[in-house]
Amino acid sequence: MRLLLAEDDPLIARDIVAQLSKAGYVVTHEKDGEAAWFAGEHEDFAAVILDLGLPKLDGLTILKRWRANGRNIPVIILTARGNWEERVEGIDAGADDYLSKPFRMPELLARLRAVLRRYAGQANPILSSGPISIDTRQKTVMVDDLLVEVSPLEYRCIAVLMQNRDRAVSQMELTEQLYAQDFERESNSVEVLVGRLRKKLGKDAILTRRGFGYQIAQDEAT
Amino acid sequence: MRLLLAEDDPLIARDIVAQLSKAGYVVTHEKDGEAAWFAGEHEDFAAVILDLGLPKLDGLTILKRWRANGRNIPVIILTARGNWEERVEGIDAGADDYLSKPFRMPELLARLRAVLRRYAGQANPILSSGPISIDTRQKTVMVDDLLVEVSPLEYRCIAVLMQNRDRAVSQMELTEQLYAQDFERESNSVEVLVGRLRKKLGKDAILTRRGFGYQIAQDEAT
DNA sequence: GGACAGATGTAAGCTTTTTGTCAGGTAGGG
DNA sequence: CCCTACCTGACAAAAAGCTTACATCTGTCC
Repeated sequence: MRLLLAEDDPLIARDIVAQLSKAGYVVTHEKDGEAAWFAGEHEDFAAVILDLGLPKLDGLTILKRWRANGRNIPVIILTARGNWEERVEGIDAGADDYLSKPFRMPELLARLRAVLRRYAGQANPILSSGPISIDTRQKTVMVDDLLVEVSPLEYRCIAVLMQNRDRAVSQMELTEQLYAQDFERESNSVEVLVGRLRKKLGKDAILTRRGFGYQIAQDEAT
Repeated sequence: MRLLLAEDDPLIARDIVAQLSKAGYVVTHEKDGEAAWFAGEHEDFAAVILDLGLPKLDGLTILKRWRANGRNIPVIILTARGNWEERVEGIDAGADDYLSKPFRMPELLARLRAVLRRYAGQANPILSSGPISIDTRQKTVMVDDLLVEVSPLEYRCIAVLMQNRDRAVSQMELTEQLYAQDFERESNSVEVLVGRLRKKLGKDAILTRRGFGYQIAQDEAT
């Protein structure tokens, strides 16, 4: 299986290449953005591991260009630790998964496998809980098998709740996930956001656990 | 929190033990591979700090054996400086993190905390005593396997009692735990709080030991 | 350019829940 | 029996969350 690694830090790159090779992948390593973009555009890889901070051409730009050209190859982006904005932008730009540096190699391998499996169609990219389900590849939301139009921010909100569907997510946490990390929120934007979502998804789609946070509706096996 | 340190160099070991103890961990120190393996296999530690260059039994072998036996306790390995191969092998063998010698103590502590935190996420987060159990991840309370709704303050109160289920917790102590900062209490808010909890959890859920404090109900092995 | 539509942030007023306080009442231990 | 520690119910204050209206900002279309 051929993989493309776009990473300028030689130490990190060496480590990743070593691990991936050991795991049986054939890795092409590019050190700058232009080369990486060109390789991805003209060669055929099973997946790409893309550092966002590349010289010559930014990782995000590369990703957007590929997507614009219809290349929907699985991409895992590497971001600096705690850089929420980048992460959000990356996912928006069409990344399939992300990893914050520093990360552990087993985690990269696991995510790689997951992304490849998902892409191969063996596992679906659909998360569901109760009547709600989301397609993380198409970024669509369904309620009772009916497509519902949601805005980008709304989608991310549902996705966060979905990924934590077994517990309540506090407003603070949601804020961190949805906005840049240092966003000082002295307003009630999350409440408004949830209100708007409820209007679209149904009154009971998101339940409030006062003082704890919000939680997506569960299957009612009551 | 019990830790296992497997390290043959007496100087380094002394240093690490001193620091870890200072940080509040209880450290068991083993000087050779066989002893370390045996301890990890038969005792219960929260995490292991494992030097790879051990006499009698190599660190990597120990780690692989543990993993083969399904012991997925968090392990931080210590490797010689710049020894990439060892590092890679270690991660492959199932280590959770690594440190290259020489390292600084704060870094070890930080990684230890990180590993423990990560591990806590997957460990069973349920505490129980008598008919009451709480899920520390979902922040839910069950009585006889029935979900009971509690407020945030009530939840924290149960959690404190639960974490000290083997003894009585005084009103003063509870106040300090629940109101963190300004615990100047001239009212009976704790009594009221406990009263409200009893109403929800059952009359006998919390027992009063007059003059000593409150204690969560135990299994009745009368 | 300018009108328009969609997405999102802010503000204010309102509802509901949680928590603190108080004023008695109860009961265990000496 | 009596003191003190603890319990209870009622009420009020405070906090959390909901809803509606409106302001901004962006991009699109003519």
